[in-house]
Amino acid sequence: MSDDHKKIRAEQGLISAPVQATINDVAGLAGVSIKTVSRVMNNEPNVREETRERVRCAALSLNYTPNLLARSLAGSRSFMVALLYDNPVPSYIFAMHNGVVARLRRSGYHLLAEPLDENAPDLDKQIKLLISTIPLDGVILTPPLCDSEVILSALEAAQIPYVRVSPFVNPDRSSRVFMDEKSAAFQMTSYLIEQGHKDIGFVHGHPKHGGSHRRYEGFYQAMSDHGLVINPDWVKPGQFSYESGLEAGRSFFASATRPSAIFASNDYMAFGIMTIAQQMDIKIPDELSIVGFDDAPGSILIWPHLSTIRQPVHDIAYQAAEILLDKSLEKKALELPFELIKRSSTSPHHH
Amino acid sequence: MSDDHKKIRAEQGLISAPVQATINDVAGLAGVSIKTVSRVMNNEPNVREETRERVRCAALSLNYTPNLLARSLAGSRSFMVALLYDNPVPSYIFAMHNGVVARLRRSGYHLLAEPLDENAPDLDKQIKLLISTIPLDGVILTPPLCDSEVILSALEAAQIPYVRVSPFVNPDRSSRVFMDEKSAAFQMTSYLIEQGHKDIGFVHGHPKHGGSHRRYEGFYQAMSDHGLVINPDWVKPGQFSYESGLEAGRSFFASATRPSAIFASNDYMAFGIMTIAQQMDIKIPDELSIVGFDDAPGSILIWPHLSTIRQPVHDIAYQAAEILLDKSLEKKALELPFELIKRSSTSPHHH
DNA sequence: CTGAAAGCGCTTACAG
DNA sequence: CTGAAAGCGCTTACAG
Repeated sequence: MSDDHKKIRAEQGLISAPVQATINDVAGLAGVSIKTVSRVMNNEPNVREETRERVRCAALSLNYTPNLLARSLAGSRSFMVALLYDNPVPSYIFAMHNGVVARLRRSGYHLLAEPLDENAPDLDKQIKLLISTIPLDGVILTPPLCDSEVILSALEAAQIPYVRVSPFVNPDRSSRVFMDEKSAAFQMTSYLIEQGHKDIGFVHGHPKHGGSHRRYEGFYQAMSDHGLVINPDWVKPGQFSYESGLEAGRSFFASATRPSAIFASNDYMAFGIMTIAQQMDIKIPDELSIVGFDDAPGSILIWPHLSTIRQPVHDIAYQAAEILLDKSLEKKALELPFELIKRSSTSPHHH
Repeated sequence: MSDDHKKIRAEQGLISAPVQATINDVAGLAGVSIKTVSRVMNNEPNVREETRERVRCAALSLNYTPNLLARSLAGSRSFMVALLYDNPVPSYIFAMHNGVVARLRRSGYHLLAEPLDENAPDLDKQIKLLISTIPLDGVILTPPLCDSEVILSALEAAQIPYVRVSPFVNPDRSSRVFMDEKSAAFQMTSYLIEQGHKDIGFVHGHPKHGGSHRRYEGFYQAMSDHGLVINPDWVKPGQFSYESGLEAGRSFFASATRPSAIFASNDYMAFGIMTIAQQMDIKIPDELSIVGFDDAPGSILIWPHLSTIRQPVHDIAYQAAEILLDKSLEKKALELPFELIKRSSTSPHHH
């Protein structure tokens, strides 16, 4: 704090709050200009080592940390990144936060948590307000917001760098981090087929999530590659929610015939189907194999444990932040590996 | 942007990025001083209605939004609040984020997500760095960080307002939002007793979480109020994790005798116990009733569905933010109601 | 290698 | 009811 303020405080006999030291305090103590302090704090060249050391000492003894807001206002970086999300799966969002923060923190950046409602009529206004209020250094977008034209064009108009996680629409429009969901679904389906299943049902995910489509593609491909026919009656709509899984389950089991295996586009829907199966006394996996996608925490709670695909969410988030901090202008596309996890909800089918 | 900059851009023929309008632009367009614009934007009194309207028009037509960083630097508020957490339950953290943001947004505040490791040796440095880097307007602390002396004293030294969620140590040290966990545990235990259970086991939560102790207190109270004896062999340690539930389960079922009901201090541990019970072919609820605490998403996935206590996490988070924005200096203690949820993991005990 | 000056976009404290 | 001046704590652009 300035000398004047110190004096005033002393005169008034106020309990001295431990006011933050500023660049002026450090400069004064080290006997240099604030520009030199700035150079040292930013690890810029052209400072004599002795001077550098003196400034470092002064900063340390005053417990000085540059004020992020002042740096932002004067400089070209805000050290703030926002994570935009509208995803109902807590474990996914949790891992996204942790992964992004893990990378940002290493570079002194901070993360703004910005949950949004994709269907809000004023989404456009909301995103523009955010952008114009805080000069963000970057934005990370998760499905389904990563495919929101309103958001993408607002970010581009404001020239804010952004990285998309698992985008579906126009993937090369921006840098992105993703895993091969189609291939994952292909492998999962192939696994079921190898187990002797031919009559395999499928439950779609939320139509606004790109993953829904990629997963169906993988399923479709595996079925045709193996010369198997997809029964349209066994392909159900879904919303990625537990409730839509319940509904799909009821629909599946209302018919006289049913598939010997079901591929649900995510775990929550698989849980719903399993609940209905249990109610109707359909034994899993003996009478019905079932698989999901995501490896949600519940997949080892439910019985039998759910075979599923594990997404490396934490890594995906970390890498998305990495790309954002790169500052290189070229667009990047980083693919991360998935993992097929075989548990007890699947078993060989005997004809 | 300033006229000079506009000119330069025009001269160079640059593609004009939609640079943010500033207070100067609005003042110029409206024909008033920037101070008047400031008054209007902050809804301060002493502006003629006509002037006010003129400024509003100008701001609207320029798409002007005050720069948060500049407001922070010049003023006394940063419009930034941080949520500090080190809690492994994704659904809890997810709901905390959503609840806090829901309230903050109404007042134009933003939320920094700051996951921390309570056991980090440099937790002290981390928190001090955060505090000195960004002048936070407030902090919200969740268990177990809400009981971290290192964090609390750092916040107090920096005179940063904070609200604690469900604190255990020295609850009146700050404003807080909580539910009556003891009473919830009391009611849950009483419910089991009413069902005819007398031999009731208990699994402690993580010792660093205050909730663990309060929940045991409620259990203890209910047992003694009903003249029932607590068998020390049936009180197991736990860590709030699924794994510690598995361990508790193994320990319970290794003995010749076991309780007819078990109260696990949270759902994840209950899930672990249920897994072991299933493996050992112990029928729930016929041979063993079990209850948890939290109403985690898995509690309706597992079979049978888990009877548990629902915490109003979203509301708690919302109210914590509300108190933070209040700015009144008095400490507040807000209690929110819980809900006892009876599902199929419990049944009457017949002697 | 170092510094003086100007400025980032606002609010504060004061004057009229 | 309104505004001119100073300043928040830094960085930028420039000079030496």
